[in-house]
Order: sequence, then structure tokens, then C-alpha cells
Amino acid sequence: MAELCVHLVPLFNALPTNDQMQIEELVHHQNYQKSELVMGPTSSNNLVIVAHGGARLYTLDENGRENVTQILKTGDYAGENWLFGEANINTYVEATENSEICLLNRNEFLALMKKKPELSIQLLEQNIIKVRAMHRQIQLLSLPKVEDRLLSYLQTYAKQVNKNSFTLPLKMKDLALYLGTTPETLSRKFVLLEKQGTLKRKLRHIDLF
Amino acid sequence: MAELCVHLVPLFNALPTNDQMQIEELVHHQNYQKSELVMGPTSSNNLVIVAHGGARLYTLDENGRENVTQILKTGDYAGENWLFGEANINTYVEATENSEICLLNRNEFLALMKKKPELSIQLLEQNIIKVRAMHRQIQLLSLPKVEDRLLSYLQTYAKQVNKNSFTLPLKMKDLALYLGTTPETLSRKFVLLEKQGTLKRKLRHIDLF
DNA sequence: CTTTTTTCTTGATGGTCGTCAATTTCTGCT
DNA sequence: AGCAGAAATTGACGACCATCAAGAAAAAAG
Repeated sequence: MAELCVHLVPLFNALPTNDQMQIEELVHHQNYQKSELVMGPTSSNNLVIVAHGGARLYTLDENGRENVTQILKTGDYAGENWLFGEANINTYVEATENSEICLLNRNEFLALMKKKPELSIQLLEQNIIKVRAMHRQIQLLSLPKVEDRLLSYLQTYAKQVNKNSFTLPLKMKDLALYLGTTPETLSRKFVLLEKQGTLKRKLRHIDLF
Repeated sequence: MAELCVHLVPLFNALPTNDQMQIEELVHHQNYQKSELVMGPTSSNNLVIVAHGGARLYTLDENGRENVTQILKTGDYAGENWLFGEANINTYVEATENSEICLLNRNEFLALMKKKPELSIQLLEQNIIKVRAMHRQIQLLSLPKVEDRLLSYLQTYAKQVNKNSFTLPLKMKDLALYLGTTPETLSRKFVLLEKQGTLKRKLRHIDLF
């Protein structure tokens, strides 16, 4: 079990074996149950790695409404921004299923970075990929019509998994938040696209044309 | 002139002097006139640094509409994502005024990174700050009402420059794109907020209450 | 200073979408 | 299986906003 993080996470798996061993000793492995809170603003700042399972990052705005910012699945990570200057003040991490999650403490990690410069290059590459994803979301959200956002999302996802028949990784509720809309509107848009003949849907399984 | 980049850009100014000298030799300084294209999808991949002036990053969607993704002013940079795996396929950089812009070639830069690991840590920190900014924009765009997006933007900007009286760095047109709306709606929202007494405006100068 | 061009504003209109509420479908649990 | 709770759908309504078009104001050019 103790080796899972290092092998699964892209952030680490390009490192030489002996570096991986060193990291392994710093990582704190923990198990969380579905809907359990992994991290909140009051926690100490950690890098969060999902060794197995899934998690959901969200913030609360002033009205107490959730705002999903990221979906983590096995092998994903989050929180590298908390490893530097800024502390986490408004982000929550919640397990979406029973998960094994590894936490890496800020101070321990910084010490390691100083010792292993290659690590920062790896992290940088990962970070840049994340910027691309966020950039994509910004472009999506800039589209005025929900219909266009949804279609664009589906097409991007189809290209990503490289097939036109797939199962959505998000619940309606979360996909709605991601697209900056509501579950109701999203539902309507699905039937609209189905009527137009651009897709066929059975529950969360999509066939795109 | 040749030293400007190194001193102005946050990315580099924390490096030891002799490192700065080395970078200096790799940087290609060039002058661009207002609305001149600095980089497009067909250019070779470069890191773009604005030594003096301003530039605008945008993409074109399938309908040929512009989508502003970033505003660069003196000391800002962009394009670190093009230094790694992915090539720039749909982003344009355009000078918004007569500018001195420095370009750093991908291959030359990678070679330098290998030689100077501290550089990647610096870049990582900058990148993380950028992620924060994009995250903020995503939160903004998730707000359903334009009014809220505008107010949130103004408040964030006021906090950033640390005063309630400031001049907007963007034209209406660009601010509208940034907030995912149109210049017309934006104009109306300004008069609305002014009627509500939450701000006073003379052209692009704002007083926030 | 005057002219031309760009940017910003204002008006009217129709479509889109968020909200509230009720119903149906799905999922997890015993 | 059957029950309970959550998730997804559907309908009706009203607010919000994008669009088109025309006019005013500012900036740039000469």
C-alpha cells in the first residue's frame, strides 16, 4: 500500500527510483469515506494526492453556495499552491467515494524540493497542464449559451478519451456547476441536443454524433 | 536596454546576478507597434516577455470570435506552456501599444533550465500565482449575474492595488470579454451600480464605496 | 483646431436561463 | 425485493441579458 502514491501519481512517476523512495517516507497515507472532508480552510496546508478513489474541490461563496473547481480521480493531485506563499483560506476537499488519500506536508515537501531540483521541473510540467485545463474551462464559461458550453465540453471530453461513446465522469449537479449553470437547465439542454440529433443518451452514457 | 527584461520580470528578478547575465544573452529583444501581431499559431514557440508596453492574448473560436485570455502589461510574461510538450495551436499575442517585447526560444530555454534548477522553482511559483488568477476568473464567470461579476472584479482589483480610487487597466470591450459579457451590458451595469451608490465613475476612473 | 475613426452609450426586443415547485427515476440500504 | 433518500426531470414564470441598430462621446489623425 505504501508505494501506491509514488507509482500512480504522474507528478512522481518520472523520478528516479531512489527519489521515489525518499518521497515515500514523507507521505502520510490515510483512508477517507464517501463525503468525508479531507481538507478545509482550517487544516494545515498539504498537498493532496488521490491514490485510489475520488475527491471534489469546491469553495463556498458569500451566499454559502458551492463552487466546484476541480474533480480528482485516482492519480490526480491538488494543492500545490498551498505549498508556497498563500495559505488555503476557502477551499474544501471532499471524498466522493471511499478513497485512499495521501497527504504531503508543506514544510517537509519544501525541504525535499531544495534537495531534489528535478522535482520542481516535474511539478512545473504538471502545473502547466493544469493551467491548460483551467484555460479550457474559462473558454467554456465565456460561451454565452449553455447549449454551446455543454456541446463543447462533450466534444472535448470525447476527443480526450478518443471515442464518441462514453460515460460521463460527473454527476449532473457537478457538471452543471462546472459549466456555470443549474441541473435543471442542463437537463433541458440534453433533451434539446438529443432532439437535434447531435447525441443519444441513456442516463449518463453518451453517444456523440 | 538589454538588461530591462531581467530586471523587470518577476520571473527572473530573484535570481543571482550572474544567472541573470546568462539569461540576458539568450533573450531576443524586439520592438512591436500597436496592434502588431507578436505571435500566432504558426510562429515557433517562444516565451513572451513584455519589457515595456502592453499586449493582449486571445484565441479565436470556431465562429471567428475573439476570446481574451490574458492582458500583459510591463513586466508580465506568457507562454511558459509552449515551452513544454504542447505547441501553441490557437493563441495569438498582439501588442496593444508600441512595445518592447523579449522572446525566449523554447530550446534555448530548456537548455538553460537544465543548467539552472532554481529557475524552474521560480517559474513554478509564478505559475502557481497564475493558477490563482485563473481560478479567480473561473469563480467570477460562475456568478450568474453580470452585476455580481463586475462588482467582484472591481473589489478584487481595488484590493490588489490597495486603494478604492483607481483607473481601469482594460477597455470596456476587453473587460466585457473577461467577464463573459458584452460591452453594452457592461455599460448598463456601470450605471446601475452608480445609481445604487456603490461606485462613482468618470470614464475609466472608478471610485469604489 | 478640425476631421475621421474608434469606443462607449442608450433604446427596444426576443430569447435564454435561473428559480420555485411537483413528479419521476435512480441508488443505497436493510 | 422493497423502502427511503437522493438525484434527475418537467412545467410555468419572470428576470436577465445578448443582439441589432442608432446616436454620443472620446481618441486619433491630419
